[in-house]
Amino acid sequence: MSTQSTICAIPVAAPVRSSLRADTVSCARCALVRACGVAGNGSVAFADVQQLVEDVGPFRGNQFVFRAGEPFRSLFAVKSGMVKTVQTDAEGRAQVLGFYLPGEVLGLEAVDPGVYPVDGVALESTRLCRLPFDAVSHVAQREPEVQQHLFRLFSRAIGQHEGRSWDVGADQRLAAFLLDLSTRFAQRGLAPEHFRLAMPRGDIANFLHLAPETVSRVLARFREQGMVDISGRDVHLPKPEALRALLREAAA
Amino acid sequence: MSTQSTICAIPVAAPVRSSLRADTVSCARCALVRACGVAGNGSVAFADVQQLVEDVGPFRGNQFVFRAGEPFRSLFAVKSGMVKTVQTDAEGRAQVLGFYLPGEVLGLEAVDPGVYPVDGVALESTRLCRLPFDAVSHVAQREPEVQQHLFRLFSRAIGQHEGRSWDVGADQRLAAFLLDLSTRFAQRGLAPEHFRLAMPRGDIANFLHLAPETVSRVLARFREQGMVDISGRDVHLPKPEALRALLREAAA
DNA sequence: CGGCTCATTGACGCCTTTCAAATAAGGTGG
DNA sequence: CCACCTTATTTGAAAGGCGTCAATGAGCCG
Repeated sequence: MSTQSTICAIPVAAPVRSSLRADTVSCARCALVRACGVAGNGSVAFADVQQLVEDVGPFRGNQFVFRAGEPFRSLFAVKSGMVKTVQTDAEGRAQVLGFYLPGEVLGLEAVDPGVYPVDGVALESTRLCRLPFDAVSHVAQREPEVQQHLFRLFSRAIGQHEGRSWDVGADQRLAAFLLDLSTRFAQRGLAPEHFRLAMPRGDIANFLHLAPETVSRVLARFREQGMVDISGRDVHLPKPEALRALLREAAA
Repeated sequence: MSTQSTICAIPVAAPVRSSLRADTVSCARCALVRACGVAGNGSVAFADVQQLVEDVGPFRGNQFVFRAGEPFRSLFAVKSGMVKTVQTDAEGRAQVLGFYLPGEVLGLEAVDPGVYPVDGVALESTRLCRLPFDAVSHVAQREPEVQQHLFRLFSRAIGQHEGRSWDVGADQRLAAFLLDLSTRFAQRGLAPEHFRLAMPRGDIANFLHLAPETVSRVLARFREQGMVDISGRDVHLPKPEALRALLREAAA
């Protein structure tokens, strides 16, 4: 809420932002602060975190940030671009588990098993910050504020998964998906009503447990009803309230 | 792996167990150790945790352990019985998000928002340990081992949610559900092939995004095929391999 | 400009839900 | 201990939503 400046190259919530160039600035503190939604700008607790992060990338689309089965070493904070996590079973079936926008942290599910249980795949040209977990934990040991941020980061991820656990129809799933993206873009200071889908329809469909054809059809209907304006991967939400109203209706 | 004794009244993995009575023993250390699957039996890191926990219950079936909207203060470790978490939207629709067996910890999703986003409801007579989160965090600040346990506890919860995110047919969902329960019971030293469902069919159906009728039908078919032996809420899995084979088949 | 991947649109089929009713189980009070 | 009531579970039949298959069209890169 306080400083509007762009810390560590990740857009932060701010009504008005100017240019952002900070490729030389680490993003760990920003990632933790932003990801946890805490205004820790003035504290010195994150100074140590900034020391141990490393910029990685840019990754191109479809390039792996990490692969399932690799030993877990680091969390990753998205600086720009977008990343998806995908789980693949023994029969080769794939399940998209999440999309990660700038300012969001991925890899949390790897802490317990000690190996990444999913693939991390860049959806477009993407830059990230690598956060060695051992080192971050060590800092958290000294800095209560950092520890709390991490706890909240984990907790939030659980809450997000649970929020997606509702059994609703295709329309409501798409509406919720678009509104969720809109909200998350807004939290990073980006326009909530106009954004770009970095992922193909198939990924959206897989993520939402729908067929790609169904996604197309529902989006087409949304467009006919004037609820959304989508051409290709560019999305415009003229009336978010209409989508929100959909979510209040009965399930399929 | 080491001690087979029942720590803090929560059954722990052991080939053979004798009587268990430990209502006077706190379960925090056990909960953390067991929940994280780490053999920290010999360490002294959890000594402080044991000091600050409080036994609560027994709760009767359908009694609330905590309610959605209440300010978050504590995590809860199940000592005996079973608990479900349920999210309810503005229209009164409910979604069962999880079942918690003895030795498992609930409430993690409440850390970030600061309020419980779900109801915690006992499914049968249930005793728990209350773990004040502030105090636990404080101990984690001093004890790296405790901090790591907590991180893994959070991480595991994320992984469990992601493991349930597969889009499969009703048969496979039920099979996975039964096998999951079986595994989790086994991890607590209980018989993996014979257990009791503390929740009504409706809760199972809701949790799995199915209609109660579908659950009945699928279980009836499983019984006809000799894959499971269910009478009422008592379950016997004579051939877990048959269920596992089902999961390898193509999705619906 | 050619070949490719991705997105869209239509028709059909199947799995699951919904609606309806019977049966069983559990709990309470007499 | 039994009768009764309430809730839970099971079973049947029909409707509907979504997936699958197939084909067209649009966008993109070489």
